[in-house]
Amino acid sequence: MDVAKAFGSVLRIERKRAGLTQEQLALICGYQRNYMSLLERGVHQPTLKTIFDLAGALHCDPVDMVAQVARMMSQS
Amino acid sequence: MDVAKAFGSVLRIERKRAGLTQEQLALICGYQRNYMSLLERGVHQPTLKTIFDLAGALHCDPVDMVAQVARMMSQS
DNA sequence: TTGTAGACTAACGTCGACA
DNA sequence: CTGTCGACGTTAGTCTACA
Repeated sequence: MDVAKAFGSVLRIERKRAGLTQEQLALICGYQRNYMSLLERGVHQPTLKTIFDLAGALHCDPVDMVAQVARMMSQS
Repeated sequence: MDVAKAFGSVLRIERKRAGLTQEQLALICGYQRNYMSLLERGVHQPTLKTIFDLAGALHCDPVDMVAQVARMMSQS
């Protein structure tokens, strides 16, 4: 499994868990709504700073998000 | 503390722990030696894929590296 | 051995618009 | 609400070379 696609899946899961739309999440963490779509579909690779920003907006641990990505990649 | 600088410190620590030079690390993970220098000094921001590549080359857990970054940022 | 420099290509991330 | 498109500025990452 690709790193970007794994992160996209994790991001989507965490966003839904937070009960937010892409637009709301984008507003909170100061990114474009468009870009949230690109990330969730694994089109773009996030930088480390982006990961921390997103996790902060989602009130979840960036370390845990990366752990989910690692788990997802070791599976398929 | 800046995200990039925190990651740079962690990278340097883990590289020394592995007993590698910047050049050796660069060779293993397929990046430029020059770029290792930029990362360690916090000049450049790594992408998620880069983090996994570096961790793989250093035989350490990418999740643990991010955890160290998070710890480092919460301190100063 | 590492830092730095410049010039370059590829990718990140913005912005407005439309299905 | 989300995907997509195009155009754009900024930064990630390459490559060569020198202190």
